[in-house]
Amino acid sequence: MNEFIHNNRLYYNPIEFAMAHIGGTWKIPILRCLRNGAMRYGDLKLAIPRISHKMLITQLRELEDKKMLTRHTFNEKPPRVEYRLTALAQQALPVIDQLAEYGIALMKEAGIDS
Amino acid sequence: MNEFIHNNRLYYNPIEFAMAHIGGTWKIPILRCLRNGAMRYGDLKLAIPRISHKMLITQLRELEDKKMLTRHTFNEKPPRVEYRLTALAQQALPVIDQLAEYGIALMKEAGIDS
DNA sequence: CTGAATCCAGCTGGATACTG
DNA sequence: CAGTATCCAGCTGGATTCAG
Repeated sequence: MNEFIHNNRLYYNPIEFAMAHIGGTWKIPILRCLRNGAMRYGDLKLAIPRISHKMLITQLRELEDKKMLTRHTFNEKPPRVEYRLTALAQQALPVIDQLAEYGIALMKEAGIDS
Repeated sequence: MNEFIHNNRLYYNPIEFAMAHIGGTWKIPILRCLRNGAMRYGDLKLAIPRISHKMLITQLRELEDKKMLTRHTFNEKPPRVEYRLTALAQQALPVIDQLAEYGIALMKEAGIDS
């Protein structure tokens, strides 16, 4: 029973805490897009197929709140905003890569060509 | 755009496919319980705090459907059923362990004592 | 271009009751 | 002991509209 409460939410184990940071449909695609440097909202929107405007905005906010990325606004017209991974998020990349490897192994096992 | 369809569901990437196998609140706790050998329904129920009857049953079914565990029934009275990890599920254990490590690192960063 | 707010349909999971 | 079925409240996320 190593559960704990953080920011008014109950977690049953450390993995749940990790998944609050990188889980869900969209956080990993966003983090992977940013692995090679900063990107703007519009470019992320183009780079991630199927994501809706609302989900991209809300997921970016959540990642920012969790200190997974920083947000830099430029005082230009039209507005320009760039997002960049923090060190905390960079630590997640190897874990994400291992998850991807396992996913590919499962797909092979299921007879899906990747 | 490497999305694909499997069993009538759309996946955007291999990680989503992996998370269909080990994701959600309860699949990882179940898999970890079984890492040292077979267990019965009742013992799993006792070993996993907070899980409801319905969730344990449905998650066990899903894991069985995805070939993550095998189900052995004994013709006894009262009934006895044992669940055991498949090789496919055992391959997930290192990935799960790495996720747990990252979760603990995040907790430390957030000032939570584990 | 980037972001906030609202409405709403569909899924998730808890509580409960019932079965062999 | 193990499993099924039903009801229902709450959350998730898409579509849409408005704004600096």
